[in-house]
Amino acid sequence: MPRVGVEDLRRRQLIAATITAIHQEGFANATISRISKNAGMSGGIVAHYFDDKAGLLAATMRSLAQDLLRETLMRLKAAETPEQRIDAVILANFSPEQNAPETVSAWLAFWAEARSAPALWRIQKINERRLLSNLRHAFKQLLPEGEAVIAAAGLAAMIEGLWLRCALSNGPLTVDQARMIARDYVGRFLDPAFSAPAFSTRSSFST
Amino acid sequence: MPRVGVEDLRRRQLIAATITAIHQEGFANATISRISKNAGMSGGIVAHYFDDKAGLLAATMRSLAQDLLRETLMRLKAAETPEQRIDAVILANFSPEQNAPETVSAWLAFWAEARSAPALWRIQKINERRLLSNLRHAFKQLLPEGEAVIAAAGLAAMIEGLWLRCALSNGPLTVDQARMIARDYVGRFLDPAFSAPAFSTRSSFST
DNA sequence: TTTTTTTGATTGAACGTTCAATCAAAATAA
DNA sequence: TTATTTTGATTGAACGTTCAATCAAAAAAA
Repeated sequence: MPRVGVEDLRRRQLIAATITAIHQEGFANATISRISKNAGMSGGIVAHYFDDKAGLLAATMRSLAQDLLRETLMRLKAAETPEQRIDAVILANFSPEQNAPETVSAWLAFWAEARSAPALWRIQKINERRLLSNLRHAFKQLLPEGEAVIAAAGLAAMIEGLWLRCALSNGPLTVDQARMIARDYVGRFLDPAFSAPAFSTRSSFST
Repeated sequence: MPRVGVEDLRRRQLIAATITAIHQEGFANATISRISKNAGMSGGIVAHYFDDKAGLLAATMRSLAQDLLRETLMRLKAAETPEQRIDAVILANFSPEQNAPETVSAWLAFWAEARSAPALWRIQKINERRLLSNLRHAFKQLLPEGEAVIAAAGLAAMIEGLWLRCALSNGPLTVDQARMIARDYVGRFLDPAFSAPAFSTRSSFST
């Protein structure tokens, strides 16, 4: 009989090693040999647990998506108002784990790869729809339909753009500032008397 | 002597073939053999014009950046007010050429690759600073410093996010809608009495 | 023992690079 | 003009490397 619990452990270890390899050497250089070395195992192990390299890569992307989903659901459960649910989505996307350099590198690599890899493309689309659907549902309880759809699409895009910018800028834009800009955007829809920026921390921006 | 003007032509052809190859087969499968076949040339030609593959890839990313810069400057020249300059940046980023599927695939691939390729990283940073600087300069003529910085960072992120979403969604979000959402965001900063959405086309959104 | 897990060597394909050879256009000379 | 020389453009194949996949055997657990 197989050792209990080993299978899931090995899978997680290999997925983590894949993310590390992508971050360190780039997607093209994330070879089976390097990944398995990162995980402290032999190269043949990948075939045993994931059939082939494509299987490992797909599993890695699915794991990234599940982590984001888990973080989102955790915060959504604690939210009681639509405003809090919107904020929950923002906070989940800017959580420390989602903004770790390795996570960002891996996400970016999979986005790029998904354009020409149908198996990865499907995972990407599911993720995208979930984010948009969460936001739309919350905004519709606070705004007229037409405006809610715009706010949801705008915030979804802004979250992704800010998140990307944090990753690609390496300094100029911090996660804290990104979160603030996203909340500012929401405030401009929800707060009827929104004019001056409502966040005192804005002075921390560099000019 | 060989035919004059061939050098620039060949370089452009190879760069175009590289973008096509990345879009069709993914960055990892964009081999010299496939690229040169796309261009209708032999594999050895890459070394003659770009030294090596890395040189061709860097030149391709630089070419993408120059195309975007050209489109932006063209529209900025025609703009007379800060509002028009902000709109010029928006329109340049959502121009047909910038939203061609091949262009988007290539940009995404280079963003991902830049994380572990210093030569590409530098190109990316230059581009990013230019977009942000254009927006900041315009917003500062219309808003208090603190708000201008937020608006510029927010719009830059939103443009990138919307642009990415148009490309990755393949349907749900059109370029026209994206442009409208970006303009709506700007309106919420500049128009003091902004409350209801100011765009009648919002009904074209699918729910 | 039997079954599962893990290794590490092997294999064939594909890769980037290099280079001698060929070719076509341009420059020069007659 | 015509013939010759010069020069860069282009090819296609060879080379060494690296990869993913495979598999027989060893190790570990039941």
